[in-house]
Amino acid sequence: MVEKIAEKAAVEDEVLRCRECGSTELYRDYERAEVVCNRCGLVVDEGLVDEGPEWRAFNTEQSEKRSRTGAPMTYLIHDMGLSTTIDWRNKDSAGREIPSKQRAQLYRMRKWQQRIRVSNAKERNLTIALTELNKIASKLDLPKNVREAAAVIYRKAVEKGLIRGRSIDGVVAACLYIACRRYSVPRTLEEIAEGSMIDRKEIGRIYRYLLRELGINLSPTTPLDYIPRFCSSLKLSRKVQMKAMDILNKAMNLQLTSGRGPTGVSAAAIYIASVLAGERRTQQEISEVAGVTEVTIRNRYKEIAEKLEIEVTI
DNA sequence: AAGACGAAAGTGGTTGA
DNA sequence: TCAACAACTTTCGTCTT
Repeated sequence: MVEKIAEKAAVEDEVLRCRECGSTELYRDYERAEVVCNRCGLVVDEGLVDEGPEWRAFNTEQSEKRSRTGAPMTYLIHDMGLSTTIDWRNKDSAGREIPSKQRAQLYRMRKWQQRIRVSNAKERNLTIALTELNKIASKLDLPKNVREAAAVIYRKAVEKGLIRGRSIDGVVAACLYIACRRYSVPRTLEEIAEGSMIDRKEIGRIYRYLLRELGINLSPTTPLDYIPRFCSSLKLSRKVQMKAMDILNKAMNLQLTSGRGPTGVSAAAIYIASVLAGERRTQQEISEVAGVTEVTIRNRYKEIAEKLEIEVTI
């Protein structure tokens, strides 16, 4: 117990800092094996193999294996999973009874810990928010890296006092939306709204607000981002997926996609690809997973097929 | 009967005066 | 703040397989 606290302090002593702005708000991106600064976006470290102390982990496997700090740190628990709990049993680490004169002290320590752990409004807010975040993320099947990123964004919003006057759930939904975009696994505002039971407009409003206040820049969604998810929902083969992407790339080069809704364009490309590959899905099936109407798919696919001179015979 | 088609009218969001 | 506008949806009758 005591060693664990000392250990934690030691780790905090050696916190990694961003070379550029000195910020300690660094985010570990396990998928890309990078450590990214949250304030300025600089990639602090990437793909390092055997350099540095072992608590710096650059992929999930390493982070689970590293031994000095126990459980991996995560932004998804309000105290980042780094807390030490004082056990309720009156035994020491070797299992011996603790003498009664020390019990009173132990009791006071426990009490304090309970108070400190969820002490102020900020912590309480985070606790509620992160619970909600995980709930929504599960509903939407979002990978862990996206959840972590959303949690980081939420924390920053709390730091800057951006929550006041807005619902926690709304801000959480917006954070998830941003994180999805950042990781190119976009969900539409519609889908986020559905999973979070928050009005779409509300999420959109908070989303724009957060982007402005936190100075986040996102590249616009491309129809390409939706292809993998739609294809897998439709149980289409890798071949069809590649073909759809190919069609989309050509369509984008011909400016056929600008100004169009990305989901509609994506759906159309998949429709064409599925027909060409002999793994046809009906317009209705595709319209369901893509969240657009058959009419839109028709309009888009006619345009694309004509301009790319693709014969789509059904 | 299911799927595709396209016309026409309606809706919500963006833009520019 | 309001009107114009383009994208998209809804609805529906018709054609094709």
